[in-house]
Amino acid sequence: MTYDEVFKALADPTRRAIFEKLAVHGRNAKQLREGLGVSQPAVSQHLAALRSAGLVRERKEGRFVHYEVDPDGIGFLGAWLQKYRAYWPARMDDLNALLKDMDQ
Amino acid sequence: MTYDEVFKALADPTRRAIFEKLAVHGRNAKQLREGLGVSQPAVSQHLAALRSAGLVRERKEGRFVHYEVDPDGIGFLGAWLQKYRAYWPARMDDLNALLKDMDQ
DNA sequence: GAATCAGATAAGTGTTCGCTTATATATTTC
DNA sequence: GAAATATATAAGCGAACACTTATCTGATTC
Repeated sequence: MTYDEVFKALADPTRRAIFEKLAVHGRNAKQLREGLGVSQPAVSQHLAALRSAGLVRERKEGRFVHYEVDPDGIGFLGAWLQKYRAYWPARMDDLNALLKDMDQ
Repeated sequence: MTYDEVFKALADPTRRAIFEKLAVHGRNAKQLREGLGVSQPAVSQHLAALRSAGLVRERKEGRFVHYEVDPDGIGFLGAWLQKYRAYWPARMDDLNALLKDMDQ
């Protein structure tokens, strides 16, 4: 778990999609593949990257491997972000305005 | 400003170093270069990436360009992280314990 | 206005990345 | 125990990345 690994892992859109799927609820790699549009080995490689970054953890279930979000990873990312808390939009309104602007 | 750009920008250690320097206080590109161990064009290219991601903003000052952290960028990243708030270490103790573990 | 300085852009290069197909390793099922 | 299934690993390939040197643009200084 390093910042390099965490940011690099999240820098790829397919990997973010995998992470976001797992955040809804854990699944095995087979189920995860649905709708991603990449091969089985690609999913396996992405999962290895997310796992190595500490963003995802796995549990063997017989022939399957159940994957789920690892709180340590986002906690780690959160800790990084905390360092720049001084720069967070002061009021939530600012953040909302920012996000709204981007929708256009 | 996209998640792709933001995460990709922060995935590079030199770029993170630049960002972290600017978070202490804004500077121009010349001052920024000190201690980074890369060429002037490299710094310029990194700044362009950070700027395009919305993490850094610039202000022309005659011959110099003053760079500083753009709150929009970290606000944007913060918004992403918020989506996974459910997974944050429940108590701050957990986060502290995690960070302490990593120091070893 | 010529020389200097800050910074950006262009072009080239080795390395890393994300993907693929092919194959290996377990585990389950018949 | 042979066939099938879930996942991991190996090898190879084109695209993207981070860097370099060389050059350009614009502002300042003498």
